[in-house]
Amino acid sequence: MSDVTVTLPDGSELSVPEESSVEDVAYEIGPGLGSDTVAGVVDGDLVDKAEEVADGDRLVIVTEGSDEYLQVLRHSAAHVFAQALQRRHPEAELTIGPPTDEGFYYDVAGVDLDESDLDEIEAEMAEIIEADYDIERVERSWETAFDIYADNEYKQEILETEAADEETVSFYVQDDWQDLCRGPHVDSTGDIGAVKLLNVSSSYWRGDEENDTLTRVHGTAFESEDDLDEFIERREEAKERDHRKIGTEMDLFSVPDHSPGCVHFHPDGMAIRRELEEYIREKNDELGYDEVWTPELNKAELWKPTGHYDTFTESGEMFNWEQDDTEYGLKPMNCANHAHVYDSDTHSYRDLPIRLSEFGTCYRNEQSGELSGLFRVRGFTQDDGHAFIHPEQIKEEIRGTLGVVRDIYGDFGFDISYKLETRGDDAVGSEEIWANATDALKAALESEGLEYDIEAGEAAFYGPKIGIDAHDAIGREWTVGTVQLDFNIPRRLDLTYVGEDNEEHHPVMVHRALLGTFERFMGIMIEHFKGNFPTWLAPEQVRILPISEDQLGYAHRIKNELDGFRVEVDDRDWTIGRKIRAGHDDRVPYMLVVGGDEAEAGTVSVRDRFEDEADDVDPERFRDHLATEVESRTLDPDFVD
RNA sequence: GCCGGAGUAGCUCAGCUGGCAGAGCGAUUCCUUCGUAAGGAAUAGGCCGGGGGUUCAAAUCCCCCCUCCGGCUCCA
Repeated sequence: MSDVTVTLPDGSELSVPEESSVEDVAYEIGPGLGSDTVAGVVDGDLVDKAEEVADGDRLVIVTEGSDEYLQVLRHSAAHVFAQALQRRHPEAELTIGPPTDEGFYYDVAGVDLDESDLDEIEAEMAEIIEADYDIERVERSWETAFDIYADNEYKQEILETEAADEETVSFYVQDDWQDLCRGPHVDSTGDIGAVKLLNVSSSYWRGDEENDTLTRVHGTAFESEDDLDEFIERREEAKERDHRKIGTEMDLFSVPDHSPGCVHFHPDGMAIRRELEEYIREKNDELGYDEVWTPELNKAELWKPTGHYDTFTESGEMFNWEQDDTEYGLKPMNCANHAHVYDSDTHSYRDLPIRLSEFGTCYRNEQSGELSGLFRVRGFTQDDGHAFIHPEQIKEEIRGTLGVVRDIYGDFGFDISYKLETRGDDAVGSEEIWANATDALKAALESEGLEYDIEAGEAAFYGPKIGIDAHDAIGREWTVGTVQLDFNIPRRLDLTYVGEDNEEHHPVMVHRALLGTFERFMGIMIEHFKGNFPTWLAPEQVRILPISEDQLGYAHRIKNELDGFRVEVDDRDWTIGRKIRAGHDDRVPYMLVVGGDEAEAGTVSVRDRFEDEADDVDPERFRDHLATEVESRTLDPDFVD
């Protein structure tokens, strides 16, 4: 009998008899590992421990301590849900129920569920877990499986597609219930420590809107109740940070019913946006951009040669209409306008790079169901910019931009990661052009020593893209800035510069946005800071709290001394305790308490949002500190340390 | 756009088995002049998302539309 050889995570190789299972290999390594084995990862795929290994497989044994264990456990929790559901609603048809990053879901058909049904299903799940049924993998013939699902077209479709070539398929059986499933699963239902059903929503069969609508129940599972509690706390935390809630509380913006997807910035929200704009102007200056402004309203023909018109009208995303026998539209991107600014004059290779920036307001008709607060809108303003360069300048241009991007996200306290998005189905231009552009972006990333993930097929239609993901205070990732390289639009618009050879050449366009859009970035910041903006961004930087009416005059004198900062005097007829409470609720970084003592001594009492206090402070010293703190864009108020 | 849920005072929400539209916070006024996370009282504030219908009577029941929320699909 011949052997097969598998490679273990430490790089060592192990020869085992043919037809050995993952579990057999584990026993071969050691009896302890063997008995602890839950599943395996073969060449990156999670498989059942009964799966046979093949020659050359890279194998990882999954035990309770493995990262993959939670995934296995959640998959089993999905089964427990499905069993519980069918105990209560025997008519329910099962489709698929995979684990996800956050837990699991199961898509079901033939049953009406709403959130109020979840409690009883959860109780049924608890009983199944309590009963600690063994979970057994059973191989059945394809035909038997097909008969079992005589009344379930979805499972039949799975058998006819994914398992079409299989003689036998695996079922997982617990108690009197079974499900067609590849696994792997935990050994028994009792291994699932804690489960919770989260919500009921809907989905399409196989994610296609042409298909049947299914009911999707989301849930999660953990090894212990403590882990579940922690998860629920994190969810509560995310809810507390919701920018829509905080935006309303702080009166930063609104998206009224008459303007779906179009944000109204209120004075305090606009104060933040102005700071952001000034900040980005500084960065654009640093990068050598010249600011322009171009119109939102143009004839549709503007976007035809660039390819925007086709791309955006096909997806229904472009706002356009007939007016006086002419088709007009609102710009979905700024590139075409900037290209025309470039093209309004002739350029020598000596002039390049020519860099144009704009806080450009664009409109896209996002599907109504997609709209969400500041994150998904129809009208948005990009901190956009286009650099027109010649090919030798690509690497330096991209590197310079990435360097500034890194500075920017550091200033906000975000960690960032990079992804390289490559040619998609809607791409214009030749494969060769794309390959060159993609290689150039790779080279720039690599020369900066930056790690990146490749997202195949995700690029914009005109060129490959470096996407910048910001990681916020509670570990979520958001795509913010982008740097894209474009050889296509300059050709399509016949943009030129005169080279050293006195011939005309097409420039290369770098499209880039540093924050992405002000709307989305503001939303991300609100959630990241939980509304507690750094002093330089805070709409109200300092609030002066007079102890009694007698100090109102003094309070206003202090306010005048802080001219140039955003300062308010709380002149309400309230006790000092209540004013402090309100100051904290309103997330003001600094409160200056002024009573009789301070007025007499010419000082202030400083209290920051961390409840740190300093008495007998010289107002001038506070002002100087405030100026430094704002100037250096310090993240947390640090006058009192 | 699709599926499900929701829309009542500036905000958070109760009322919805049809019968005078409510509470807390906030706002205004008065009392209090107060020392580091909510002092007291009074008053104002509503097209019950919009339109149509059923009914003696609709916030409440029915239909259509709008908007939001959770998902799907899509994306900066």
